Amino acid sequence: MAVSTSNTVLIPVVDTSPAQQLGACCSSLTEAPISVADAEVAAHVFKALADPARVRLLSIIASSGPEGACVCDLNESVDLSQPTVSHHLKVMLDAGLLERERRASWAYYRLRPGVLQTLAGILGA
Amino acid sequence: MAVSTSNTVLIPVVDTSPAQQLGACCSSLTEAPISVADAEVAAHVFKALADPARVRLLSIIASSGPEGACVCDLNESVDLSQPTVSHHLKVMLDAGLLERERRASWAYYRLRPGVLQTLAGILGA
DNA sequence: GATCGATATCGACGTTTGTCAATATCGACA
DNA sequence: TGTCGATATTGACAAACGTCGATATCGATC
Repeated sequence: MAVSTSNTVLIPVVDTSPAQQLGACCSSLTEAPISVADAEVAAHVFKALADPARVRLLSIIASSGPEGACVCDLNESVDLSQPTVSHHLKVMLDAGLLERERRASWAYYRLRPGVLQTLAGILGA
Repeated sequence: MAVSTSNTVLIPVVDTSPAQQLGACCSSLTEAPISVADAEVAAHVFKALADPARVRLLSIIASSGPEGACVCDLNESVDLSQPTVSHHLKVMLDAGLLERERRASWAYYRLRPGVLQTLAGILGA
């Protein structure tokens, strides 16, 4: 939870999301057997991609560049209720795949820089 | 199902596994919004990686090179019952991540050539 | 402060998943 | 052919997941 003092919002500096740990885990799945702990981290990130709606949402967000995509648009891009879309976004946010930014009353989600490259590297490409 | 005649085993030429369809789907998640159908295919493959035991099994198999890894060894590499290991291998086999080969009484699993590269390409690395 | 629109959370539900014990299958070899 | 070891399948169960309606929160603006 973010700590708020006066008009400033403090966000924890350390990111303990799976995708963050991913960078420090294994170099590649194919090079040597991954440890049990690292497998858990990697699986957590893959799990965030293991749903059609999330893959599509991620693709739409990624395609909208560094500006990010507005949730108001995302809600209309997939045939799901607003709470469900919000849930899927949270799953990917918690996994470290996405970043969130509030602009006025709207929420914008964008791809976390470098995360897909890290993931691709672990696949041993 | 494979068709057996005399001592030869015929394996269907067309592979309809998700990982096979993956090659013909999108070029990259980040380039343009993926279609609903393609998202389903991609999610199916990611789902096969969305479990710690499967990630670890895949890594062990991938690390053992083109020879493949014997199930008898895999059973001892993870702390799971033999049926559970068999189940996980089937999930990855059906997803098109793995290939199976029988040698004598043993079964050997190996990485399906190029599948991880295809997956990495879709991530847009 | 009250209202309104946008987004997030909660509670509940049917479905899917991971796991195991028990059992079936399959190949090798006596 | 009968047995044995290796692997796959079945059936069952608890836990996790995707989904939605209802509701809460949060900012902006009146």
